Amino acid sequence: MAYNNKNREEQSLAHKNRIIEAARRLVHEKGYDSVSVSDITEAAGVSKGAFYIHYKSKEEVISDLVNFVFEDIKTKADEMDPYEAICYFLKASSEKILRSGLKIVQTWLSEAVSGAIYGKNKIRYDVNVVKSYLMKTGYDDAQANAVALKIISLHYGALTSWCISDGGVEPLDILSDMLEHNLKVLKDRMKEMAMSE
Amino acid sequence: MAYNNKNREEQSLAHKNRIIEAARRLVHEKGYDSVSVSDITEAAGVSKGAFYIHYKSKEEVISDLVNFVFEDIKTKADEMDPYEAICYFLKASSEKILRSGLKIVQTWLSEAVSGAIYGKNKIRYDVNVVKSYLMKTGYDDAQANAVALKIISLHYGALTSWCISDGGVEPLDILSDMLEHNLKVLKDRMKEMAMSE
Amino acid sequence: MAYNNKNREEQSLAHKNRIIEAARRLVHEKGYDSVSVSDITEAAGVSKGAFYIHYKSKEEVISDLVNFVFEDIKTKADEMDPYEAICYFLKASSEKILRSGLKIVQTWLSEAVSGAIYGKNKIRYDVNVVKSYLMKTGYDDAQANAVALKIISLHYGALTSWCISDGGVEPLDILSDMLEHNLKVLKDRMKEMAMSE
Amino acid sequence: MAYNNKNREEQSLAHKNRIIEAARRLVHEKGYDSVSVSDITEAAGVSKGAFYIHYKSKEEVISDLVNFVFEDIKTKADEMDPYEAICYFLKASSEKILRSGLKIVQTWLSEAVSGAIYGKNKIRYDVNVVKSYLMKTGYDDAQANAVALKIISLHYGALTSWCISDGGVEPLDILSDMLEHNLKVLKDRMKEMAMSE
DNA sequence: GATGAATGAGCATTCATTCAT
DNA sequence: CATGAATGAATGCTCATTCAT
Repeated sequence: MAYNNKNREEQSLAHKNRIIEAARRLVHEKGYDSVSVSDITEAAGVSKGAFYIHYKSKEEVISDLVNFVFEDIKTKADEMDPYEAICYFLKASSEKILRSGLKIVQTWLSEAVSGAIYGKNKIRYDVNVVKSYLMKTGYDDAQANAVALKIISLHYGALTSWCISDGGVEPLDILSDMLEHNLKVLKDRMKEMAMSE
Repeated sequence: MAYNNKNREEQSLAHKNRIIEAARRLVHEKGYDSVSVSDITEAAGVSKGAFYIHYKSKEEVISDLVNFVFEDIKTKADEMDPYEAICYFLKASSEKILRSGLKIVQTWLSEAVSGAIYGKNKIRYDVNVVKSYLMKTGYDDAQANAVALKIISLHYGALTSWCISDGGVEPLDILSDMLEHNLKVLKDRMKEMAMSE
Repeated sequence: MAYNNKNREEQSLAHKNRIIEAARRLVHEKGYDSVSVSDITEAAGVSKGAFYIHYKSKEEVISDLVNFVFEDIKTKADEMDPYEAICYFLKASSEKILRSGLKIVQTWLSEAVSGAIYGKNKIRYDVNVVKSYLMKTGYDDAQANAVALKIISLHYGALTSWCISDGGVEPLDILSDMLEHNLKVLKDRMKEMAMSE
Repeated sequence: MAYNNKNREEQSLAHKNRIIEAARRLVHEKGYDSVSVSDITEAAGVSKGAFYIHYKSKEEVISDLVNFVFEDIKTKADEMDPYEAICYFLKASSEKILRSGLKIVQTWLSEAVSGAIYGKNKIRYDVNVVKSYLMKTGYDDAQANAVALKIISLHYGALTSWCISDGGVEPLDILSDMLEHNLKVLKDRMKEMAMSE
């Protein structure tokens, strides 16, 4: 019985993976708006109905797509000390983003910038992650929130710059400039804050 | 007959202006994808057929839109020396954009980031403007293009940071930090380039 | 030119008529819920898009269907004296309803009963028509409204009875019983009111 | 083994009851068409497959629904003499319906009027109940059917009148007028029929 | 008996573009 | 040049029913 359930779950998961993999590839190739649910289900080799078993809407698949890309970074960062954690979180995120393909990042940043539901949640999540590291160093809630928001904003700004340049510029070049600048700001502020305590 | 022709031409031009003005307003309010040709023609008070007399497609109206909105800034910048021109162009553009309000900027950046048609054209336009100033200082085409793309990318990154923080952070604070940083980079590179010539 | 416009208008009207005629027939045969927009446009021999030129939604076509059935009754009733007008309005409406087919009446009554947008408006219209006749006989606004609402309610009740019986009973048999009863009530009240003046 | 079977049977019955109770509530709240099999099984806390073990189709659950809701009224009425039984059945049904509140009555009448599956079954049920009482007084099948259909039609007409007036008129006022009228007709016909025998 | 993932035809509606007038 | 009715493929999404487990 347990065995049977496992098979069923495995098959279901396989379908879900085929859907998200097809979505990833298609969004990567054409961008979110130009990919229809039919495109995805055809590419995944499942029925249209199956899509809506695994995802409530077309929008939701993007959300999963991003979790899929960023999910394990926080886990690793959690084991580091706060400053390292923030650096790692920003750099590892950036690297993952760079590896996951321009079109997906565009789609996702576009949502973040426009304040669309998913983007908003992702940013809130990111801010909370950084905030949690900052609070370990003694910031109070309001301070940590303000600093985290600034760090994340700058970080997304850097991603945008890379996104905008659309392949015409070496991504890591712009990105490292920007990150270096951001992290220096962070480091200074952290020291400053630490001293004033 | 000549009289009639003049009336015809005037009316035709009036139609074209009404179309692009309506397109500008609607795209800024709702984003390119959410604006239909019907929306534009209804707002402009012309027939759908008239739209296709003046523009071959919905996409084509966008190229015109960018010129229509930012051309006066370029005209002023054109009279300055290259470095001044770039600074003025970036600052005046930013101000024009910021004056439109957060909602519109979000819509518009979202498009720029996603590589959607309107955003793409705006960036191409911006890069070309900056590139033209750089080439006045002796850069060759490829160099000018690369530097211009970097400047514009950083500039859009700053806008994104402001956008992302969504009121939780003083907008001009982030923006000026970022612009200062960007422009210093530009200034250094310009000097550097000037020296190596 | 006027000639050409006429031709265009005629053609457009012909399409609209083909659509409503197809809708009438199909709703008559299968009921509103079982008829899709595709069914209608296929039967009418027009494109799906054409449907939405003439009607904002599937619901709207039902509204037109009923206007189509009842439109000219009020015009005739307006030329009669109040009591005659009410009798004529109720009887002529009933007769038109009987002639227009059970399924359509079912669909339409169903809307009236459920308080759906269209039904409510139709009832409000009916009440106002009867009220206007009653006010000619000296009722004040509140009285006329209450009496009109009662008359129309009873009238719709009679229609429902016919509808419910679903062809298993001679429609005019039930209807005339009911109407007789309703009109006696009305006649008495009118006399009563006339006396108390 | 017998024990296990009992448990199985009990669970099966419990499932069936949970399904029909959920169906009753949902259909009364939203109407048959707006309730999906998923809605029912979710509300009942059973699987979709379980639904199709107990009912061959979504339509089939409706027949059961009518019995489920009104069967206790019929049981009581069965012990009365025919005329009393009919009066009691109509009044008790009306009261049960009116107690559910205007919104539900609208939904439910709307279905009855439109000939939708639930309404159709309810009317068929009502007609058969009244018919069975009439046949006790000596009507033959065809006569009883015709009279029962008329009684039920008038009865539903009264409900509709109340529904239509939507609070602008005292509900029980219209209702009692109508019921009195209907029942007088019935009483007369019954006497008439009784005499001619 | 029970499960719930899977199916796929079906739905109402939109929209860029064309073309007869 | 101008009109706007017409097109029809495409969209995101629903849902009664089936069936392998």
